[in-house]
Amino acid sequence: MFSSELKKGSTELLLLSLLEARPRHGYEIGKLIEARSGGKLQFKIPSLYPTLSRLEERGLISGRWVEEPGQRRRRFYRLTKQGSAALGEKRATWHEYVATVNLVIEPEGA
Amino acid sequence: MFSSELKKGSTELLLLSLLEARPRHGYEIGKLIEARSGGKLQFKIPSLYPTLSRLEERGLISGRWVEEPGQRRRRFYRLTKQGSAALGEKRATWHEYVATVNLVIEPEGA
DNA sequence: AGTATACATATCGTGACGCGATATATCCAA
DNA sequence: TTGGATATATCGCGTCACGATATGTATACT
Repeated sequence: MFSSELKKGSTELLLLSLLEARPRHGYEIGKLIEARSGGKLQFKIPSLYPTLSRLEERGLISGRWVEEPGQRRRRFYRLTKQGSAALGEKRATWHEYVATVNLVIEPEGA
Repeated sequence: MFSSELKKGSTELLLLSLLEARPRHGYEIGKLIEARSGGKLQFKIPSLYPTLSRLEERGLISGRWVEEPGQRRRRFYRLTKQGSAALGEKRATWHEYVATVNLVIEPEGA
């Protein structure tokens, strides 16, 4: 639906946002983005894993393997304290960016 | 101010928008983005030229050299009919994308 | 006269990152 | 038993703003 270029700046914000309420694993995050957006916003789920790894490397999220009977092993990520702070900043930056772009692109005399 | 990743999807939209009112040259567009955004949104002006070339290749804008006495030659771009249509679509897509992301990232229970 | 600054365009290599493809593996339903 | 949903991992690719660099003109200050 939306070009990958458009998505580029906001993927991390999306992932962090969805980990705010509770820990989730990669696949679940991918499906949740699709569900919450009414199918409009979709990611190739395999492409989320490198992003999750990156966020973990930077200490914004922390993952642990969970094995439950009758389920294959899943890696649940939770938001760290740093991640929570980063999320706040990213949300603010996002809203400011949107407002700024809107200011520039609005038709003359609008 | 804003990360280059965030800007990636919306640069073309910005350029096309600023050519809507009247033809402009690259340097002028760069300065206008900065001015209209109150300095918040800036591009390295040299990085705009490849984007303008790309838009011209695709037939969305059309450039012509203008030489005036006492001024170095400047290339003025105007929006083509196709460019005008593309601008409309890009604006709509942008607003829809923003609304969709906002839907997904809003804090639980907000 | 010399020098800095704004104006104006061009090109090249780099880095970031979502995509597409592919691989692997488990569980459940038809 | 075959297909689809679940679940994670990796690799190469394409796109595009950036940074650096280059070139050249006009204006203003010293």
